[in-house]
Amino acid sequence: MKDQLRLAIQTALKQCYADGSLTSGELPDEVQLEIPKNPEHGDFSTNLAMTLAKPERKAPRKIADVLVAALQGNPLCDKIEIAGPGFINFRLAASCWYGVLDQITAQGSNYGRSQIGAGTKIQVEFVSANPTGPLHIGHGRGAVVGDAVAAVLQAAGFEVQREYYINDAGNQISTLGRSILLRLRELQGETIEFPVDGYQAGYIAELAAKYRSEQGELSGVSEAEAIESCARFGVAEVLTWIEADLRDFGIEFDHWYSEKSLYDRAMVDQELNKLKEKGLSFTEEGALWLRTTEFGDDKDRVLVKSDGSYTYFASDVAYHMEKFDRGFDRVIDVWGADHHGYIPRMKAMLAGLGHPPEDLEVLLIQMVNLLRDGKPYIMGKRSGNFITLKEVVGEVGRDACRFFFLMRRCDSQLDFDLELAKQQGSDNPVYYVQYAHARVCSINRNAAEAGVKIPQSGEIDYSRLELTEELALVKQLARFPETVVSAALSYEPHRVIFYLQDLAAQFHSYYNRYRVLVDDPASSRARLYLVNSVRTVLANALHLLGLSAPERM
RNA sequence: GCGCCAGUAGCUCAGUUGGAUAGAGCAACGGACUUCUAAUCCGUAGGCCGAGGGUUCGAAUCCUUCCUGGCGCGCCA
Repeated sequence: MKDQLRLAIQTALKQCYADGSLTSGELPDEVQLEIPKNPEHGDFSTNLAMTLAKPERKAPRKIADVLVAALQGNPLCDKIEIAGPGFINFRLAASCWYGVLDQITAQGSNYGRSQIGAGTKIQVEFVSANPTGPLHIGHGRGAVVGDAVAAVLQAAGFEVQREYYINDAGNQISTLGRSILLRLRELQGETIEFPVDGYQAGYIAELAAKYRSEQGELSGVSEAEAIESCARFGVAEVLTWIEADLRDFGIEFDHWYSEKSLYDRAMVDQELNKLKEKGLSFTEEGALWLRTTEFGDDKDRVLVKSDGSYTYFASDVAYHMEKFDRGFDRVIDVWGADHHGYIPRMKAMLAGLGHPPEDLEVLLIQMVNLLRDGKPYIMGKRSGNFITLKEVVGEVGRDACRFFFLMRRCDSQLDFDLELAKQQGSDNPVYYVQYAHARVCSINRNAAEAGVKIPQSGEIDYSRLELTEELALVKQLARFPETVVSAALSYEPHRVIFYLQDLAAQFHSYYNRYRVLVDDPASSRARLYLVNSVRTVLANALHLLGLSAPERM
């Protein structure tokens, strides 16, 4: 709808240049069209005349006059007005709007999808928690946001891959191995002293017990081999936990990428050599450095330490270089906000390799403050006194949990109140939206009982939808596709949540004020058609975010 | 000290990427179930958009200087 109008305006503008009524020849890249806050200002509004004021060297309202004259008689528009400092306000013909209902009916679960991103390959890498323990609640937010960003991008036509990067190399893995080994020795009757830097949590003992029953006792191997063996076992085991917890949360990855495999395939050295050849790295004090300061970082960063071992940054660099080798046009990383200091060095690395900085987008996920009844729920890291994702999802439910994580922009901190999320009452916005869907389904059941079928396109007399509330609902439905596009282009899935709440509110209000199934069959059919379009869009938006659309509640 | 994020109604947050009179949900108060599900609706009240300065036709939004809160600033991961 918006695009059609935009096209009409562009045509009119060109026509004005052709017949000389406007002279600058300026063609803006995009005609800005917005939906005015005040409905008296029409369905759409453009500031085009104001932006042309400078190049045309005329008063905005004069330019608007010319444009409006050129647009006169356009079948899309019911009324065109010039207002304020030079806005052009459009009121579209009601008949245009009702076509949206036919579109929704025809497209069904595809309504809202578009092809804006067609031909662009994007990878979204998210969660990527160390496989040294179960996912906790903090990982949950990144998981849902990453998943939803990937989903809206897909809906906008981008080719998307979801990837989990497994940090299965480095110190934290040997710590895991050592911790399991010590618990194992304990099980074998030895008295051990558990180091403070070991993993204390209870699941380590679980892993040790499982190791013992599956692999038997450890004997006749060196300490290093024993740690290695325990580490491998632990990583594999923990990864199955993580994968299962994520699946229960509705999240599946296309690809699990092992850090260790980078080393096994000598990819790290290979990619570091490329950097060396390009003169981006240098050796100093026995270490290999990446010259990130040339591209905006505060200081240069070490890739290979003076003892010959690699930094975490080295494998990260290799990993990201390899992502682009795999043919992705754009790469999105979802990180915890505490890692924000890494952005400049990663972008610097890409800049050094000739990538524009926008090719890597890092979404920072701010902290989750877990509350219970309004009081902070403190979690200790080392002590193992943390709430796992699995526990939270089990307690509050998958839909409520996902909804809460998506309710806010990801770069603002989130208060997550367990009691609030669990409540099945009016305080809980997820049920508010789902209830709207269930209500339409309920109407359908009543209609079926009365022998009224849900109408198809062509069986409707649109003149029966004459209420302002009905036209407003249709307009809201028409906004869904552009909402998805804007959520995708800005990587902000919360926009879809707000859209859902708005649509549900409009529907509930309409439902309370008017009956859908009335005595007059033509009116019943028309209204049934309308509310089922609402149902389709509610379901599409809910499913897009990985939420269920229940038929009864 | 430097950097990143945030600061909007009593609370939690939106704000269409610079547009017209700044919005919603909770909480408060007053109403609506003989009628398709009251997990709902209708109404009232609530504001120096952290503060100052700047940019322009126009600023919650962009620039700048402060203030407050959170998080970072390793040859750790």
